[in-house]
Parts: sequence; structure tokens; C-alpha cells
Amino acid sequence: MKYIEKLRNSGLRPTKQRLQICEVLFDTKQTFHFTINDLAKKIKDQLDNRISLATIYNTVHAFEKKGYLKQIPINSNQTYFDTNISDHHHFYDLNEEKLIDLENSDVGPINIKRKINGKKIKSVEVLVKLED
Amino acid sequence: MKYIEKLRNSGLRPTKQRLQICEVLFDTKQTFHFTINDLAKKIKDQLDNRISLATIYNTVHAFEKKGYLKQIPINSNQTYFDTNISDHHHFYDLNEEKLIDLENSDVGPINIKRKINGKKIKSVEVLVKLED
DNA sequence: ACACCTTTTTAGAATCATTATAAAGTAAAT
DNA sequence: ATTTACTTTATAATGATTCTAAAAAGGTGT
Repeated sequence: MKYIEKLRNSGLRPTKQRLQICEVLFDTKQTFHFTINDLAKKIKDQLDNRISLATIYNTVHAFEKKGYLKQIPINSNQTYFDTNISDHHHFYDLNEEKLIDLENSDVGPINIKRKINGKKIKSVEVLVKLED
Repeated sequence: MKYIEKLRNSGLRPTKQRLQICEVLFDTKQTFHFTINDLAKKIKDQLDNRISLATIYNTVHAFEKKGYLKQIPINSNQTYFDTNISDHHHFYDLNEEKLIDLENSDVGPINIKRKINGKKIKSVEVLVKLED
């Protein structure tokens, strides 16, 4: 199993549940956005066994902390995650409540001129809200 | 009262509660960020009478819809609002969980090259995450 | 001022995502 | 194989936000 090493290397035990969640998240051609509920449904549909909701939360947060997932900053009652961890930005369609990837080449370079003492920039994320 | 006209013009009845919330939000030299809970506390401290939490929610959402407040896209369990409705962006200090305004001049122009058919850009918001 | 209609406020209940708990199960180390 | 430290799990708890329906207040016309 190709994810066993990946998990071990980051200090996460490769449990059956984590490996299955890896498959659902990363065995796809296309990256995608999801909420915990989306993921829970996907897991229920794709797997024979069931994984408890608590485990799904734990796993997603563990993966996010390790950098295998990105949280998307957006005001919604649910938290959105992205399996695309490359440097990129998002459209958010307010009418359809849908996220759309903006390739990095779709956005000109972003120049942050101000510095805060003792702080490093961890990420720069652009959210472009769309309406009809 | 200077807010009566403002509210009437946007189709909101200038009720006692709304006018008082206007004072708390807009009678300040500096703009600021807040959550509903922050605001509720501020209201309790600054006013003699009490305003129900439901009204605070209603009012903030009404003001946001009318453009007197901006929601700040950030992943937090609470929703953040900003009384600074000018075009500007934010630092988010991950360690201290604090928002800091970035003046528009602190960020170079942002060029969104991609268009989505039939959709207009409503806003472009940059969130710069900081860590120690 | 009064009557009428509409909007707003309110307390409390309901909802819903997320986190905490604590017991049972599993991986890894000795 | 035994022990130890993680993990999973069902369920309960939490906490922000929204809903509800009744009371109060604003606005308009008389």
C-alpha cells in the first residue's frame, strides 16, 4: 500500500481507517474541495465498512496538520478542505455556494509589502467572490 | 441622530436598537474587527438597556447585506466582521489568532485573469497567514 | 391622536457542525 | 507475549447560529 510509508513518515500510524480515507482523498486524477459531510458521504458510498464521524474529523485534522490537506478560508457554516495543496486561489460563487479553483497562472503575482516583526508569511490566499 | 437617514435610505427602519448598534459600531475613530460575541459584550458594557442576541444577529446581517459591514473570510468557528468596508486585506496571526488590517497600499494590485461566464466579481479578498 | 398594517424585537427552542469523553480495539516496542 | 501508547468509536456535550411565534414599535393615512 503506497500510503503506508507516507503516513509512517509523518508519525501517523497507518491504520485501516486512515489508509481508506487516503484512498478516497488521494486516489483521484482531479483534486477536489470538500466538507466533512461531503467526505463522510463519499466514504459511505465507496467503502463496505463504515468509519465513525469522529474518526473522519480526527483524520482530516491530522492530515491538515501534516500538510496533506489545506483548509480553505471562506465564511461558511461548514469548513472546506482542498486536496489541492499547491499554491492556488479560489472563486466562490455566492449564488450557487460553490468553490472553483483558480490556477496560479490565473492570478497575477501578489506583492505583500508590509512586514510584521518576528512573523513569517505562511500562506497568501485570495478569495474572489462571484455573483450573477 | 445622524444614522436615521442612513438607515432610512437603505430601507431599514431606524429602530432604537439599530441606532444604538450603529453608535457602537460606527462612532469610533478606528475601524475594528469583531465577532457577534465581541459585539454583544461591547453592547452590554456601553449601553444601559439590553439588546437581545437575536436582534444583534439580525442587525449585523442586515448591515452586512447593505454594505455597512464586511464579513472577513477566515476559517474560525465564529464569523468575523469588519467595520472597515474599504477595499483592503488582512493578516491573520495564527499563533495569536488575531486579525490585522493590511492597507490597500500594502498589497500590490491583484490581477484576476480568468472570467466565469455570466458572473461578476463582487470582491477580491486576500488573507495572509502569519506564523512565528 | 387613532386605527391599521407591516416590520422588528424578543425569549426561548431548535438545529447543526464540531469537539470532548471514556471505553474498547489495535499497532508497535520491549 | 506483554506492555505501552495510539486510535477508533458511540455517544454526549458544546457552542454558534437560526427559527418561531407572540409582543412591541414604526410608519401611514385619517
